[in-house]
Amino acid sequence: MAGIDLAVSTVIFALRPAAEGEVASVWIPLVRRIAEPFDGLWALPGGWVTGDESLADAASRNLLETTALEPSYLEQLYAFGDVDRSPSGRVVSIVYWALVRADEAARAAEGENVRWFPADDLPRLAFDHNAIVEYALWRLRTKLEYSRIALAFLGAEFTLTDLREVHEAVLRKPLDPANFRRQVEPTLVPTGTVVSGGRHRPPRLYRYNHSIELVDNGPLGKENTP
Amino acid sequence: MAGIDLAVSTVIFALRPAAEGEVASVWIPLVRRIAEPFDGLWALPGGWVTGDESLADAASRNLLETTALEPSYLEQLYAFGDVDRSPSGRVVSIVYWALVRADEAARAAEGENVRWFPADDLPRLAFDHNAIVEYALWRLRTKLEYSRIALAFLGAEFTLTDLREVHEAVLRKPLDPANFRRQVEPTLVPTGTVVSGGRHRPPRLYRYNHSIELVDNGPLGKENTP
DNA sequence: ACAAAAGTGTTGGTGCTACACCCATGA
DNA sequence: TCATGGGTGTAGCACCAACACTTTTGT
Repeated sequence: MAGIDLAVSTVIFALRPAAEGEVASVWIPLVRRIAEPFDGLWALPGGWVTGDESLADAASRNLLETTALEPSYLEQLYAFGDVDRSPSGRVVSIVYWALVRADEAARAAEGENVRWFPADDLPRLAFDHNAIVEYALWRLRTKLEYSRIALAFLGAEFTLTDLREVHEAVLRKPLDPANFRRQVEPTLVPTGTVVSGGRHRPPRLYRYNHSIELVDNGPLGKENTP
Repeated sequence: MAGIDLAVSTVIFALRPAAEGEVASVWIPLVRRIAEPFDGLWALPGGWVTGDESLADAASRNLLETTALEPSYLEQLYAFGDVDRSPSGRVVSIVYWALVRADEAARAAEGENVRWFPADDLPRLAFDHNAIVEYALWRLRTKLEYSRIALAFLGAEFTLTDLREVHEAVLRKPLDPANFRRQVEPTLVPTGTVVSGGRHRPPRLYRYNHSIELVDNGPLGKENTP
């Protein structure tokens, strides 16, 4: 109505599997800007919203175009609309956050234009993107504790240790395996099979239990997306 | 960028003081549409975002213009952007929710164009506004339980009964005065004075304790507004 | 004195944390 | 048989709901 450009951006979270004796941690892909403003700086993947797609659709499309990623979870984060957040003109950005599985993350071809960074240690980003990532990280960590989004990092079947390591990576602290089991086990269904091969007792495999709703997300449903 | 109109709307909550022997309840002001689409239906107050104001500023300004209200609390709710949510063209709405004190609410002159409705029993509204109000109500009720937004309904000084009645009105259920006191009293500071005049023991007056942060709102601060 | 609301005490239950302990497997 | 992680048991503590009880005022 008043010459305001509408953009979408997405903070994409994936887990880097743990570098030899270390613990896994949260990484995000960024794209290098190849034009002013902030030419050369790294920024969140995103683009403009077209007239014939919903906001979530626009986020998905931009994600696929810029990073080739298809997330297993996508949720709106916040609408950023300060007047001076872009030096080149007024831009309102609807920002989403997304989770991708480790195998999917590998598809995001690293290159001159796309690179993964540890979410906790970023360089100076374009626009207000540093603050946006911080906020998204806070939401991820907060939501992990009262919902089951951790499963979006994993495949269809997983062990309790897999799931616990996701939590430990996101929260950056070790968790008691015994207590962790008691917290999450009631929300999962065992597949009946176990994983042999380790040099210890084979763990059971579990699966997502669709019939249990752990989060009350209100009238808009599971992903707060109307 | 693509001919998308950007609007802001606000769900404004106030408490109606309790109609003779009843309990207080949550009401919201709506404005009657005087043009297509949805001509004649009630809708959330709002308007277009101009180029020189932030989203929160736009929300405040539209609120003041359409209802003459100045809220004591304002927080972004969600960005609604489905393609077909307006029959007249593509509109993306950044929706805020607000709390106003009872005395302030009285300033919203009722008239042919502005009227208050009980939030739990609305007529059919324009656009997707029924769903939006439901979502805002859910956020209000959810946030009431882990934050101190209830204070935004009250003045600078209040009794514990005042505060409890706010909670009871929003949650629509009676609360145990003894347990309620223990929950909230540690977060308040007594003024030292009491209110006499009632036909019973005079209650103490309390005040907001600014030094206690009860909600962890993440990097964006208290109102999630960057 | 009595009604009514303010304010305090107490008790039983629930859930979580920390840690001890047993189990099943590969080497 | 030993090391390793999987899995179970349990004691202690914090928190919370329910409700009995005391306090302080106005009439």
